[in-house]
Amino acid sequence: MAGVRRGGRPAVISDVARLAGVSPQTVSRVLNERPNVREETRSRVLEAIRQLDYRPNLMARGLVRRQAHTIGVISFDSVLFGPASTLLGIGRAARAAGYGVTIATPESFDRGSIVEAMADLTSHTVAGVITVFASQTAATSALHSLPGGLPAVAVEAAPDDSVPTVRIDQAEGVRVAVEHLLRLGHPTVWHVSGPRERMDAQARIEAWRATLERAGRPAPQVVPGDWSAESGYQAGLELAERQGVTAVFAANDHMALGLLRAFNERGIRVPEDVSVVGFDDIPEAGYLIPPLTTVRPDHEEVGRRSVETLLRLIDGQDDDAGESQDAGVAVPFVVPTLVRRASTAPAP
Amino acid sequence: MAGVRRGGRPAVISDVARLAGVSPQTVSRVLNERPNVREETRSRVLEAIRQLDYRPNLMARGLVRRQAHTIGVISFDSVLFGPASTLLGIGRAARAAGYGVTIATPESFDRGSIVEAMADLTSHTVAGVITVFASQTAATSALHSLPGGLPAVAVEAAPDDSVPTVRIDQAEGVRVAVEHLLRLGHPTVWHVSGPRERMDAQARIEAWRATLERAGRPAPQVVPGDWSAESGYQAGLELAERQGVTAVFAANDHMALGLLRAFNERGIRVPEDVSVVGFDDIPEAGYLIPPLTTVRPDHEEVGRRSVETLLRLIDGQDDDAGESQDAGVAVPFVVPTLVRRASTAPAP
DNA sequence: CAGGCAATTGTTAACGATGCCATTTGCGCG
DNA sequence: CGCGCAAATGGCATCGTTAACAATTGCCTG
Repeated sequence: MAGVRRGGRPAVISDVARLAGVSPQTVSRVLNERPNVREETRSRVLEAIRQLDYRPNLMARGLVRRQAHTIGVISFDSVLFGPASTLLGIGRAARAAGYGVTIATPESFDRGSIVEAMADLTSHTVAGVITVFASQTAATSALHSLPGGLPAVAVEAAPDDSVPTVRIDQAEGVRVAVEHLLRLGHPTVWHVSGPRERMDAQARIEAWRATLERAGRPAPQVVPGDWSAESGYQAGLELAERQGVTAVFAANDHMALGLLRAFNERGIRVPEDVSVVGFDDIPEAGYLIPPLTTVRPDHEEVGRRSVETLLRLIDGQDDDAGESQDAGVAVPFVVPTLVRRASTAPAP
Repeated sequence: MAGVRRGGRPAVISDVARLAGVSPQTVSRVLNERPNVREETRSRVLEAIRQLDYRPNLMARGLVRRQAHTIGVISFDSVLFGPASTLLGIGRAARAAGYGVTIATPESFDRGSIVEAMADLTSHTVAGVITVFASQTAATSALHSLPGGLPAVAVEAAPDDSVPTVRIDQAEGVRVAVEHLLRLGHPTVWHVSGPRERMDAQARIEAWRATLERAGRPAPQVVPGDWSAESGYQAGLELAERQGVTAVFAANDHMALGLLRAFNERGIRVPEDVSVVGFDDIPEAGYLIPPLTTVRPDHEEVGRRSVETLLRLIDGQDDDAGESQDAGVAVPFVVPTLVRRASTAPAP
């Protein structure tokens, strides 16, 4: 099956043409499924392609068509469940549309390394860029250092309205979580937040506060975390000292996990003494002690939609080059749902 | 800062040449840091590059140099901690070496989708391929469908010795885990395994059995899992029924987490009644109930080394085209360490 | 001061594919 | 039977860059 090659070098279009007894142009037509090729010719060409194990050189094609076959993704925290899932969604959707995906993971959030990562992507190798879960400043840096005219989509974080954005409906997710707790009779709900410079963390803080206010409840002070179980643990130790804490909403499941551990250590029972809700529905959530009630956003869907949006931008650009970039591009929200498990119970 | 462009199109090398008053070739020399360019000329060119915000077109460069500037990665389970960390390591190392990374995530393990993912990568767009944590059959499919001569490195799973492989030293990691338990006085150690078709899972099973045999202990039957917390939970319920289970080694932390939950549910205390050891040292491991003793492999290091190995192959290929692919390429092992926490204690 | 050599720069022809236009072929119809 | 038109195919230029080679410059040496 290896394919016959001339002199070890991979076959090129003219090899195929020679073997099939046609011109390179005709082979090209077959490759691109263009009309006006006799059926018999087509099959002869296809046979030659098979025999030589020929694969079109995408760099050559991209060069003449002046268009890349790849989507660039700038991703932070790609080891975490949320971003990793989104990346997966992006990868699948892109592949389905015939695009490759190249990923740049800046070393850190500082402007320099982001701009650098960006520059790598933009050397005419990508047709567009998606930034995933950046911080406010990171997103700004990244998107502003884009060469003009390169289509871009932001996941969860755009510096302003200049770039189409796909986001989880944080407000809705947080609302159902907090209201679930209030309905169980808890007088108020504490919040362990993600890092403040991250836009999704910020959005969750605001939604939590807004929901409490709407219900006429006092909003306690935010307990700051950084997404990690460690920070959730520290927050838990802090909350354990406080009086009257009966319900806590953590901005992600990892921190909720740390909370559970801290409460356990201090002899505080969950959910009898304190109810805990997380966010993300990591695959382990149902197997914590106790199983964690949490908000489930469809991260993969976010990835799919961001690709969809980006491709629309790219196509639109081809069609009418003069048109403004965000014209007619919807800003999709992905709505999360509440998953009820054993970590929440009526107020004591 | 935007850079002056002619007619909205990005600048090309001849634009730079014109502005700097030199030939494109000289610009090329500056770009590639070749010698024999007068200092004054160089700075004039650099200034023109800056003014035009010029970025070399990597597709054109790749075409003429007959070489891609990208590494392809075939990755499974990229949402899991281990593979995601390895991916991160690959991404960073590749970028440091001036390569981009494109990722293909096959929909499933079946031959078709793997070959398809492979084909996408290999259209002359990648300089080499790394497969990450594939199953035996998956790795075989993938690597055999590679066009001949394309350098490849396997992480953790190679069908045979035809491809250089970077792997975690499973045997060593498992040995320290199991011996730790035996030294605590446990008569034997049970094992909850990963999916059998995965080579790392298989390696851990074998190492576990070998360590027990070396110590003259009976090896109980393997309790099969699939990496997930769910499967660990099921395994835990099963083990809870059994008599005389005092120590369990889970093939990863997620399953260990499920075990902890199952034991907790059945009133079995960890570590008083049963000791549990995991594998991976996920960031949450220290915050489970109880904190999990586990084996810590440096997944990022695996990624780094696989890039290193691949680049050596790529360079070697350029130098002496005729040479056999794996000649002189070491097969690196990354050695894990044991992290002792509260989930292990002397036998009851 | 001619000859020679190194340093610097320019010219031409690729790389592999497709766009555009020209050419050939086949066939229906007046 | 020849004209005309559509279908099928081929030729040539081109995308942006670099390799290979050629040409120029400047300076040192015998």
